[in-house]
Amino acid sequence: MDLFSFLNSVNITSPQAKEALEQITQVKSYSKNEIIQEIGSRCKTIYFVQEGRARIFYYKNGNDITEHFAFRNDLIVRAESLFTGKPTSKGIQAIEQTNIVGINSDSLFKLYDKHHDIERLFRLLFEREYVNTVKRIESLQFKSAKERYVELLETTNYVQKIPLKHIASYLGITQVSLSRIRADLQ
Amino acid sequence: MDLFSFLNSVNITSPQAKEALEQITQVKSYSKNEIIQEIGSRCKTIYFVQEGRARIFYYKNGNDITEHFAFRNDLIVRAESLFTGKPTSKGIQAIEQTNIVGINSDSLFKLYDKHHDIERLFRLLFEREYVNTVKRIESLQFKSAKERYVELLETTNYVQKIPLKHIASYLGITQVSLSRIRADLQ
DNA sequence: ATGATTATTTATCATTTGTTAAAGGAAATC
DNA sequence: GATTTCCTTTAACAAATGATAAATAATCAT
Repeated sequence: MDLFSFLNSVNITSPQAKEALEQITQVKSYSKNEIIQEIGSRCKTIYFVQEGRARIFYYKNGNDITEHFAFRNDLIVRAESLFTGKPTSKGIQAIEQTNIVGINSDSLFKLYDKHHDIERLFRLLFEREYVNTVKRIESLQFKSAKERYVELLETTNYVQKIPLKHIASYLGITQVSLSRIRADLQ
Repeated sequence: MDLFSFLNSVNITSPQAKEALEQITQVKSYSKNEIIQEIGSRCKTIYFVQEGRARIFYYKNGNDITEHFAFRNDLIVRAESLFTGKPTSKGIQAIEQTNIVGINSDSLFKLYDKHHDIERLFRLLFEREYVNTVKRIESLQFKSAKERYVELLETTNYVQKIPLKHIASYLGITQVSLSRIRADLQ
């Protein structure tokens, strides 16, 4: 389910809450490869991708690793920072020209006190993210690289045009390995 | 931080809320290897381990795979069912004699409407679980089996006495492989 | 369009992990 | 405490993936 269908289906935010939410919301455009959030920063913004593609990434032994992809209508946050207040060694980058909605988290968390329905809305949103993360573990824990790649292709329509190296590191393998797997699948 | 320090540090539940929570809470004892929640069931209970060790597990190609460990003071739920209402192919099992607190989730979710502070408490608890899950992905995605094993030993005091096969599958490797890694580490 | 840069494939060899089987240890049951 | 069952280690070989390098292919900037 995409974000907007979800918002409609939960349908719990009052007009006042919607108004308050809008006031802490910003839409921004990022060009291809532009950094949305720097590595080492604290996550103080909750993003929703309107159009385009973005990723969470970090460096391990000098290698650029994609931890997460976000496509149209996806939520994207660096949870390990947002929910702890600590800085994170991960960043967010636009993969291509991307329009993104940003909500300031400090302001949002303050709204939680006034608007129970906003707290509930975001609780439900993050519960969905949590479930997605659990499913990702299932995949990484005992599926082969080939299985993981096929699964990604099947569950995601947005993988086209994403550089192979990003897909490879997302799957936990090298790009050479992924290239081999693709050749194998022909 | 363990559960009880956390509960004290957030300190947001009113006496009425605590009273209401207690009424939907049950303490149970399970013997070694006893099934706490059957594979295929829906997750309708949120558990906290008081004493002992438990695990979430499932079968893949006939192999018993441990997806998650829970020790003293840990929360344990099958998120992919609790937050979707769907049945899950995972179960929960006591690894040894274990005392566990269970909270009925249907009742809990109803309490959310009456007691904002209960909803908040559990939102915060599950946010912490979500963060743990994200960290687990980092580990599975690009660390070697040996790194993952050393990390597990370093971050967890409760791994002793857990059968090697459970630890191995948790790390995403075979028990033979883990045995090799242990020999290597001597 | 052209040249420069970046992305992808292919090949070779090294390393890690899986598979199977067997043996040795530890623990539970009677 | 003997026996059975379960757990852990070791060994030998197979398969998957990593590392490095080189060759194509695609894209970008001027």
